[in-house]
Amino acid sequence: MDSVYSDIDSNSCDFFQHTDDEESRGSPRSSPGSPEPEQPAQPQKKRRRGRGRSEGAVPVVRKNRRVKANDRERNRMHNLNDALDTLREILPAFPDETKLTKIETLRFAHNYIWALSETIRIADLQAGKSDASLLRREAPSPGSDACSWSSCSGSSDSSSPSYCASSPGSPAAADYLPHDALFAFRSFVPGIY
DNA sequence: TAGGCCATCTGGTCCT
DNA sequence: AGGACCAGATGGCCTA
Repeated sequence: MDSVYSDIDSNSCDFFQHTDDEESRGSPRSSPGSPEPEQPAQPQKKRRRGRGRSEGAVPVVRKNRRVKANDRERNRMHNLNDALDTLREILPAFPDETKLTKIETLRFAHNYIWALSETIRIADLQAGKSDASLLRREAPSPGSDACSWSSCSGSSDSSSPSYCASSPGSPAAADYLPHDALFAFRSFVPGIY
């Protein structure tokens, strides 16, 4: 009655040991595309996971297909986690900081991008101001400053990234000075919810 | 011990 | 037909 797949993953890597700090970086996870070698399942713990819905007689063909699908799905999720880890690596990190969870990583990245964008925008505005007289003389177009920013976002005001205004984690633009925006990321981490 | 996070299994749906 | 993607379910680990 237990699922026929009960111990399919009993030979998967020891992610349980690494869930917190090295779930993918240092884990001996199998390379994508290559199924884990048929090493004897760790006898210490029952690794059964999943619903185990399948019961009774399952056609061998169907079972094989399911096993292959499970393997692909596992690899897919591993790739997803690898991408998440890559994202974690490029985000500002602090020593002794516990690893960000998945949702925290995504939200932090969101805020990080937003703050960088704000930094660029404000810097462009300031540069535009200082060159205003020059620009006016040489380029009569009033919107010529920071044109690169506005063109890429499709909107020229500070709320152009819609996720800025709508995101509960994004601070108000007025709270930021260009030079301390990066340091303000730190405060995003606890407040990313 | 409860709750959060996570990995995995599974079946459904869509796409090639 | 088979693979990719998705969401729900399940159970293990960890921490407050």
